[in-house]
Amino acid sequence: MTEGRTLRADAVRNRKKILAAAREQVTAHGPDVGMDEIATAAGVAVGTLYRHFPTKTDLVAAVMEEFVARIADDIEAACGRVAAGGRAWDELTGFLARLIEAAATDQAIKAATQTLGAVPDDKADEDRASTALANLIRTAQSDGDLHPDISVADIYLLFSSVPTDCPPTTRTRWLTLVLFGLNPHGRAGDRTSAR
Amino acid sequence: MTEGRTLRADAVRNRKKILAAAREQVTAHGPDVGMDEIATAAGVAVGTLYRHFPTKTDLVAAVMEEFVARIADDIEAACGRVAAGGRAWDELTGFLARLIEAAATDQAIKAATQTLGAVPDDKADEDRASTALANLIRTAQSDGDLHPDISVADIYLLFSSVPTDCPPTTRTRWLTLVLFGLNPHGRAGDRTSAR
DNA sequence: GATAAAGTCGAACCATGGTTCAGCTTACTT
DNA sequence: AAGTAAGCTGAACCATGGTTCGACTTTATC
Repeated sequence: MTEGRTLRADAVRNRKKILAAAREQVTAHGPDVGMDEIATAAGVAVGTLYRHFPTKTDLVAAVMEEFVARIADDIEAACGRVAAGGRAWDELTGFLARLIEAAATDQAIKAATQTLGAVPDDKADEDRASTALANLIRTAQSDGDLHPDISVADIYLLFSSVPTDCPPTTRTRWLTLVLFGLNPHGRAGDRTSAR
Repeated sequence: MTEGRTLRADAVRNRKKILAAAREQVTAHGPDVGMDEIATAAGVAVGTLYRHFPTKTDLVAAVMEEFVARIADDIEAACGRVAAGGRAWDELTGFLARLIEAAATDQAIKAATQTLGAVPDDKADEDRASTALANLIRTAQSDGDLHPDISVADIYLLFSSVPTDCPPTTRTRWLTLVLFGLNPHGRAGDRTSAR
């Protein structure tokens, strides 16, 4: 269905190299890296990038999809642990903590979190993430650990603006503050050290 | 002290026009407007901008200072109303609601909120804002309306990432979610309609 | 191994946007 | 009123970064 035409042997090889380099570069320097830098890192000329991806936006989008997929995998794993008897609230906070920590290191993840709520091309993986998150939310709510009217959109809304360019303690503090608003037990939900 | 040299009559006039145009343009299109656009709006050539401000960054910084000053005025006014018998929590939430609403319309305010926590040149006005906010916080805490360990830095942290490119209802929802985490009464603090 | 199609190369193109500066105009001085 | 320095002008400069395209090379086919 999404079969273009049979690619030549070196073409497939280059495509892989390009995607790998793009992933690496975007991770390190964010989606604003130059095409030249990606090309150099891939050991390929710029023109080759444009043979595989019509525009820079498309290339970056392809990389982003991978990261959204990774996020989706993470939530689904958390869901699995809940099904195996884990506490939903703990898995939820654990996931969010991992997400915020990843966003700090990884410029691409940062950009990806900002894209989650809005205009994505990666319907499939985002849907996976959303349904798994919805599942987690529902369970946490019936456990009485999460305010009953919190929705998936709410989580996306809060985490679309994770602070990244700051010391780790600041990020931890931010998570603490946000979790206060989600947990009906009030301060009870706090397991991170303040300030 | 900060006296350069006596400016010529038309120079002062142009300086005002430039600052006015810059304010207007930055408000409308954010700090990324071109120098040309500011110049045109001021009825002046680009070169004139550079006679008054050595670099674009300096010009934008000058405009930002005005906005920080405006924010500082707002909090100080709120402080005044508290001194006159107003409830600190109400004034605090009122201020935050105004801030978030302004940030939505005003690209400059949006940028200003993101600058509040970090690397500012406008020590004076930021200090005014900080002390007034600290005052408000202290009062709200002794009223029992605000969690006791919330600091000025916490408020800056939360509001450094106000969502702006979204419908008004989303902004309202965001404020609601954040306030949940600040108010020890839990849902009691909610006076905004959900979703 | 010869031929054509597919792929690659990279210098050149183009658009954007901050910054400069040589020549002209204007406001103050005497 | 003349002189001079301060101020203004805007075309040109430069750096950045995405995109194109004609010449060249490689893969696959016969």
